[in-house]
Amino acid sequence: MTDVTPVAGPLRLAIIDTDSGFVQVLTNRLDRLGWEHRVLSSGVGVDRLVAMRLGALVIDVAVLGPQAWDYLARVTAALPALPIVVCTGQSTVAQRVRGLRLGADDWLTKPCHPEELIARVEAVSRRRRQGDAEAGEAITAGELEIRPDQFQAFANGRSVDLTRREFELIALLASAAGRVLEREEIYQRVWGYTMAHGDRSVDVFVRKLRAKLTNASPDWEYIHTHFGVGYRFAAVWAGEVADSSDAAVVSAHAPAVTQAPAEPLVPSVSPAR
Amino acid sequence: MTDVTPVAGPLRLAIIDTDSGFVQVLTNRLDRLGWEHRVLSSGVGVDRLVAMRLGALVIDVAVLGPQAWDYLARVTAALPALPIVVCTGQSTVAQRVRGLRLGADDWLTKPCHPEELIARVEAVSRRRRQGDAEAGEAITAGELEIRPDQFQAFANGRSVDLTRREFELIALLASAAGRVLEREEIYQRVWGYTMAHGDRSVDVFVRKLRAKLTNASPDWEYIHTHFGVGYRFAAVWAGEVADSSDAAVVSAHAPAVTQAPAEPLVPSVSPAR
DNA sequence: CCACTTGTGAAAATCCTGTGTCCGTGACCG
DNA sequence: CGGTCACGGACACAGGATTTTCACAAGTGG
Repeated sequence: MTDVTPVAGPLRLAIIDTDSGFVQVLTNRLDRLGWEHRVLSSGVGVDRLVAMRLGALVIDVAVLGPQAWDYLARVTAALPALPIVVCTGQSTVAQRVRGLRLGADDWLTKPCHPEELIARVEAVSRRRRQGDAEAGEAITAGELEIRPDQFQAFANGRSVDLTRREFELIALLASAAGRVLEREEIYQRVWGYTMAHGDRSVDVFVRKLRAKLTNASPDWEYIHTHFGVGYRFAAVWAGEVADSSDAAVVSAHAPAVTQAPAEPLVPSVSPAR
Repeated sequence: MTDVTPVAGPLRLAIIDTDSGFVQVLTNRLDRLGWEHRVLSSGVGVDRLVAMRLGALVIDVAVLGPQAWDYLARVTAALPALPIVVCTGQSTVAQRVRGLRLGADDWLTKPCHPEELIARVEAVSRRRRQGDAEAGEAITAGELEIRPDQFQAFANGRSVDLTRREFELIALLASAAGRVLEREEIYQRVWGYTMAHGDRSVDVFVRKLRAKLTNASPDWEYIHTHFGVGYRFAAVWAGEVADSSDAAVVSAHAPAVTQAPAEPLVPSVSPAR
C-alpha cells in the first residue's frame, strides 16, 4: 500500500525572516530539494504575496514586531488557502494559540531543524491539496477528456486549446464530480485568493470555456449554471433538442422537466497511464 | 482584522494515550468546549476508528511502542482525511519528520498545554474541511431528498427546481428535524440578518416552497404552520385523506415522524450525528 | 365578534448572469 | 526598439430570474 502521501511536487515558498544563519541553512536544503523559494526581510504587502502565487509561507512573527497579528490576519483573510507555518523564537502558549487561531497552520519554535520545518510545510500542504482530484488522473465525461498531465482537454482526440486558467477552471469543476461549486470557492481554488466583491472573472472564464467546448464538442453541454449559486460540471447530451412540442406543453407548470433524463452524470475517472 | 476561520462546530475526537494526568486535564477542557471525545489506552483496530466517525485523532505514539509507525501508516492509509495530531514525550527530529511524512498533521511535545493541543487540532481540521467536500450529507424525508451538494431538492429523482433562498429555507427547516422554528430564527439564519418588523418574507417563501413541493410530491405535506409561532418540517403522508374527521385531526396534530431512519438528532449531517 | 396571524396574487424593485468591448502586460518577432 | 498577439482582467449593458413589498382575503383563538 501507499505508506506516505507525497506532496505532489516541489513547492514555491516564501520565507519572511531575518535570521541569516537559519535562512542560509534552510535555503541550502530547499535548493537541494528543488523548491523555489524567496526570502523576504519584512512583511510585504498582501498584494505582493498574492502575485507570488505561493505554495506555502514560512514566517517569523518576530520580524514583524507588534503588527504581527494584524499582518497574519490580513494574509489569512486574503489567502485562506495558503499554508502558513510560523517559525519563530521563544513564545508563550497564549501566543501560539493565538497564531494558530488566526489561521496559521503550524507553529514551530527556533532553533529547529530545517528538515522538520520542511516536513511540517509538507504536512500542511498535503492537507490543502487533498480534495482536489489526484493530479495525473484523466477525467472523462461525454466527448471530453481532461488531462492534468498535459494541462489540456481533448474532445474526440483533438485539443480544445485551453489556456492555463481555462484548464484549471474546467479541471476543478470536473473534479468536483457533479457538485455545484459556488463562485467564491471556484475563485479561491483557481485564482488562489479571495474574490473581490463584484468580480466577474469566474463568469467570464466560464463563457470562454463554453465557447471553446461548444466548438469542440457541439452535441454536449458540460457546464451548468445554478442561478444564485455557481456552476456545476456534468456531461449532458444535447444533440436532439425537441423544442417544438413537449417543451411548450409543460412550460407552464413543470419547468423542472427540462433536465428530466437521468442527469446525475458524474464524470468517470480513469487511471492515467 | 477579526475573522479567524472558526472550526464549524464541536469536533468528535479520539485520544490514544495512557498518561492519566494529561488526559484528565485535556478531557476537562474538551467537556467545557462541548467536544465529544473518547480516550483509548491502546491502538484500536482501524475498523473501530472508522466506525467512530472521528473529526480528529490525538495520539501518543509512545503508547504503541515499536509498532507506532506501522499503526500510523495503517491509519493514514485507511483514513486519509482524518486529521492526526501526535502528542508525545521527548522525540528526535528524525522521529518527528518520520511521523509527519507518514501522514501525521502535527507533532506536539509533552508536556504541553491542552489549549495549544486544541488550537492545533482546530488548525488542522480547518484545513481538512477546506479541501474536503464541505457539503453535508443529503437529508431524506417522505419522497423528498435535500442535497446540499447540489443546492437543490429532489422528489422521486426529479429536481424540484428551487431557487437558492428556497433551498436554504427548506434545508434549514429539514435540518431542524421536526422542531418548530420561529420566524425570527428562520430569517436570521437564512437571510443572515435580523428581521425587520412586519417583514413577511418567510411566509412568502414558505408559500413558494409549498407550491413547488406540492407540485413535485402531491401526496405529501412537508411544511406545517404553528399558529403564532412559526413553521415545522415533517414529511406527512396525505395521499388518501378520509374526509370524515379522524384522519384530518390526526394529520393536524400528530408528531408525524415519517422521517428517515431513526435518529433522534439531526437527520444526517456528515461526520456529526 | 374582535384583534391578530397567516395565505395569496401580483406588481415593483433588485439581483444575477451572458455577452461584447476595451485595456494593460508580457512573450515573441522582425 | 516598435509592433503584434494571446491572455487575463475590468466594465457596462441587457434580458431574465429572483426577492421584496403590498393590499387583501381567509383563518385562528379568546
